[in-house]
Amino acid sequence: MLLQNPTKKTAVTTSDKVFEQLQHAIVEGDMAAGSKISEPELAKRYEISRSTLREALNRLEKCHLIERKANIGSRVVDCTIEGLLELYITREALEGMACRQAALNMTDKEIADMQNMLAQHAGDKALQDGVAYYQEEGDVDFHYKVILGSHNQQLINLICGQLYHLVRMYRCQFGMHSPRATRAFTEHSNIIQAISERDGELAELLMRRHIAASRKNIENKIALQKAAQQSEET
Amino acid sequence: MLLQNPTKKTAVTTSDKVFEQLQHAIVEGDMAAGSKISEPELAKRYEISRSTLREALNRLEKCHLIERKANIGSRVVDCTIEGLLELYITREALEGMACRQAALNMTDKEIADMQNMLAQHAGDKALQDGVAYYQEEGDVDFHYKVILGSHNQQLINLICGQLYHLVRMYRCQFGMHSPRATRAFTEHSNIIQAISERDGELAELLMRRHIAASRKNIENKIALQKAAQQSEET
DNA sequence: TTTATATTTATTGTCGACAATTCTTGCTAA
DNA sequence: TTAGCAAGAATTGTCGACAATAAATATAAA
Repeated sequence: MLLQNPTKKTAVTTSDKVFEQLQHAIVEGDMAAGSKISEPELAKRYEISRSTLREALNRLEKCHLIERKANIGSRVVDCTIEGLLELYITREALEGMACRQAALNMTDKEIADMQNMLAQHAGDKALQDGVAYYQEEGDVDFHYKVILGSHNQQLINLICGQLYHLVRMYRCQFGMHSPRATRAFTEHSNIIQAISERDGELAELLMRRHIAASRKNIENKIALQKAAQQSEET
Repeated sequence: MLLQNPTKKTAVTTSDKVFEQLQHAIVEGDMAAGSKISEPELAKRYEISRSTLREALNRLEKCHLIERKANIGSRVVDCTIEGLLELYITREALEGMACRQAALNMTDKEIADMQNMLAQHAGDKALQDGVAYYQEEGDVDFHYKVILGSHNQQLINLICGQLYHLVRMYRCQFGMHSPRATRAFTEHSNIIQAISERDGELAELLMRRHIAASRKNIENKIALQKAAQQSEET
């Protein structure tokens, strides 16, 4: 998985390493969503002191992967449908704006790089059509490039440093390696087109629709699952 | 100042209290922006151990008031013009979306409350025209009510829990107790109108323009300051 | 049996000390 | 004089132990 936060250096301190391990464990569901976290137990398991564990927990809290209450303790964040939809609405706002700023602020070279990337994806796509690869890495790469292209540190930190951990968590736990590959590819193309024409307004609009489409796709999926469950129960 | 984060309980633990004190110190400039933080010194000054100080520092980092580098230390965040503009762009995206959601999700009672609040502000405004009061508390109250009205926990946490500390810091340090009172009041009225008509699209548009107007107001102010400085130097 | 209270247990918050790393100072050599 | 290196000082990271708070259990009263 190459989809690491591009703004972050490699871990140096031990609490950094533990943070990364815990992050993976939570995102991939090895630590159950909503479960309570026992500091003594975790510290023992990772063979570190409670202090450095708490340091790691603080970072997890920063990207909203756990929640802490004073004198009570930490819990892994819950994965609710409402939370997922809220997350996508937030993404729509932030990434939409990031896309507008990208259209204004990206260098010509950055734009060319992104166009090349898309062309390469097109080739891959022709080979093995609509498979996981594109949606998994390609999609993330595309969105990262746009976000970084905004050249707005505030937006970059919020989206890459915080929001995307949650996004990955939901994707893993709800098992949505989205089958929108083909349509998403076209949408990506149109967005890049708008950016290369320096049309911030259109770029934002397209990005927002792109994310809103994902959200609606999820809503439909959920509705179908519910219907299936209900017919199963009867 | 009643403009506390409405989602947060009163501090119980000592690191909570120190966090609040440091927060005020940073926001109001008692700790200089960009200055280095010495853990031993601060711990001594507040008469606490380094552990609980570090706990407080972690919370400050969470709302982006300080920045930490591994093995090097913490610095109070810098107050640059670019940072301020970036912040307002982010606000535009997030509060715009929050406003749209508020139009969809606020209860009739919440809307009525907000209308009453505005009517009261109108009275205050008639008495002491355009003074600090309205812009200081009234403005913050209004924005908070809209954000909470979104009923979107993700948005609420991001804006109230993180962004607004920085906003207050910039307002203090750059001394902008904005003189846009009258215009802002009208804009607020229009936004509430759109919300009460459940017109999410218009509500978002108006909120974005409202914040963008603030940003442009700041840009002008800065440009004037620069011009004044230059003519002074000659 | 159920509710309320008291006691015990476990967990989190706080502390001071040591280890690892970075910064500073002073020295040596070109 | 300046550049680079080495020893020392200071700062941050990590550790284990104790104190304060919350949860669990047992006991007593209604």
